[in-house]
Amino acid sequence: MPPPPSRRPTIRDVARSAGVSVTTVSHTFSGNGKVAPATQQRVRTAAHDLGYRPDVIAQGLRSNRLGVIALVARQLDALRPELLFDVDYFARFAGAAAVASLAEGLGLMLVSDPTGPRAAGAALASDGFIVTEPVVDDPLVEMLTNAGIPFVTVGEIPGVAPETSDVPLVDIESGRLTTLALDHLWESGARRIALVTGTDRNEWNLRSASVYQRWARFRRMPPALVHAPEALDDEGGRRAAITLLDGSDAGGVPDGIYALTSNHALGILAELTVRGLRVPDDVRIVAGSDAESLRTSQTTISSIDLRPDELARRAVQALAARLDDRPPPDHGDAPVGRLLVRASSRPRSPDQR
Amino acid sequence: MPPPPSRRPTIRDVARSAGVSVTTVSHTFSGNGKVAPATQQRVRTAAHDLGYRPDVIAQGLRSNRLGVIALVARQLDALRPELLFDVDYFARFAGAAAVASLAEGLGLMLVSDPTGPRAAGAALASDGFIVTEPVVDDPLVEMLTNAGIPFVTVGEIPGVAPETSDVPLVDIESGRLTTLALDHLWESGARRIALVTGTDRNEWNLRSASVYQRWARFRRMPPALVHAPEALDDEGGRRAAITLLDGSDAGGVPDGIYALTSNHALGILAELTVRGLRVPDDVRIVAGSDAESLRTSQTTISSIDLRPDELARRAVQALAARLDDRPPPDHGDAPVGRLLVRASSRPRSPDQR
DNA sequence: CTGAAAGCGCTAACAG
DNA sequence: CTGTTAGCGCTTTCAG
Repeated sequence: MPPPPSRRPTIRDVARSAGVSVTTVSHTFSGNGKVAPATQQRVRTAAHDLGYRPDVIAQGLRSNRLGVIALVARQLDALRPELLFDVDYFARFAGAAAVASLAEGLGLMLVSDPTGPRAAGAALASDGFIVTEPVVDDPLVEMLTNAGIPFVTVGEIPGVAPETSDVPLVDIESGRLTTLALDHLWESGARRIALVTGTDRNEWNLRSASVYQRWARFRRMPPALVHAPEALDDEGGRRAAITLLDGSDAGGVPDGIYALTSNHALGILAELTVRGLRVPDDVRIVAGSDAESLRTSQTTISSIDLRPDELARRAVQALAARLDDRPPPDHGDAPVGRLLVRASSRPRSPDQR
Repeated sequence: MPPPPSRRPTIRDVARSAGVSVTTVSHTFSGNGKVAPATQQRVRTAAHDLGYRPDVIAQGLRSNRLGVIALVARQLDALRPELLFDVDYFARFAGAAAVASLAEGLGLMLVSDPTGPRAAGAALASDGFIVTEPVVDDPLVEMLTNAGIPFVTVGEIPGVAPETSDVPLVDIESGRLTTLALDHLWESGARRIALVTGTDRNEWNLRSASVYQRWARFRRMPPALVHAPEALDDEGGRRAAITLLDGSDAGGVPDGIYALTSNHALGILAELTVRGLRVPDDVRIVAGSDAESLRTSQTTISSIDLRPDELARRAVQALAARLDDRPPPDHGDAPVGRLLVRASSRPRSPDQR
């Protein structure tokens, strides 16, 4: 048996080897036309013997679809890629998205900023995009809309009512989760609850803040609201804590803090500890995003687990459906995110800590 | 101005609009042939006006290259993608790889298991692969080798001498780093140092174990070696600790533990704490992989920072070079991984802890 | 049921 | 310097 030519076998090689036309080969693989079972068998054997695999690129050229979707990782800063904040959220989301994509027969591309000038061609070749946490006037959203590229968002596009837009949306439930966290803090005994958000203008930050304001009014509690850049990590949390503790503008030191970013929560805990404040006895803390580090910190920190894995799965499925012009999957309205109570907000439980 | 046809403009549209041939357009964009500057300008303007962007797929068809490389995330288990272990390592590696890829004009695809039967076509369409931590008789390595697909590994292929193979390798320096960790434990006062590895049969686990054996012999220290599955996370660490503390086979309880997986280290710390052993006074701990959670645990844990960001960058560059038939980049032999000393192995320092 | 042939958008000889 | 043209591997009418 002569060594096959080094180039990979094409559909023609298979056709020749099976004594049929390329059409027949194409049809047996795509299941499109009608091919006699016997012929199919011959084709498959020939293909197998030759080690033939349809060329995805050529298919893509015909169909204008590559079978790849892109996940935009906002946190990826080209200058300091080692400083991914909210590592857990990102990793879990990306991991689950990759697996879910595979299940849909799609590849998952990781992309930082496709709007930038250096946007690699490949980045744009994707069939669709998953945009997590779009921000106000998001240039990426604008670009995708203009280019007519299908995309789904995780979290609403701020300022765009979901009913208005036909962009599929995976709901992160900022409203419900904020209330959940605040109610929990209240029940665990806090009466002056402060909110620490990030500075990105996405739904998570914005809606949490507005729900918090309303909630505070309802509870007749003077609101204490601090913003710290996500990228500052625990240092941002430390600063927020300092602001809250020193600037006693809201009439007194808070005895409960809801910090949206996990690393902010860690920084807050650190600052409180330094000042000799006890958690949860003096101040209760809840983080708005779960992370491994919250499970293992000196005092373990309660958090909202956004369930990035589930969000990712839904996003992929919604996008895949949109790409195939299928109706969007119905995930029912079972809530996704949940509260994880840990030591930082547990009323009193002698066995803990 | 009539609305442009809804299909995206092709190179021919540009050619027509600029009054030149398609070749000229192609050349001005690829910079391949020679085109008069004036013509170039006309072409560019026309292209810009039409909103033309070269079609990556068509380019790929011609060149047999898509401009996409794949990162195989071994930890992605389709059944439980939310259980990524070593989240930090993965996230940092993937993030840095995505950014580095972009800098090389490549997209980065996340892929779980391309050898499986369900392997989506797109997963295989990548121009090359980055395989982290290949294992003994790795089916993926075999598959890529057979298919003639270029790849680089991060960490040696166990059982294959790097000189023998022409697969580009990014060295994780397991040997040096193991010695570094063990020497550090020794210097911080430990005299019975145990090693806890994972169970994957990759270079990191295997080489660390063998270097440890040699090191123990050299120090005339009875070796105590325990293996725990990576996927068990902190529970694996807890079990390893139990084994080490109860099964006093090696003559006595260890006073120093080097645990390769960060979550194992956390579990070990937890178990030691439960038993009333003080860290670092009674037992010193070093983790073989850094993570945010080690920085914020009850007692902060020293670790080997593998510098996943740097490893990823090198892997991408090596692969990109290989794809272009360029010589592999020379990263010199400056060491990459480093030791981060934290409370869990700090001799005595009243300000810490 | 099967085959011939026309492209998908682009590049690269090869001629002018 | 610029244009003509022949494909890359595949799908898809449209005829047999």
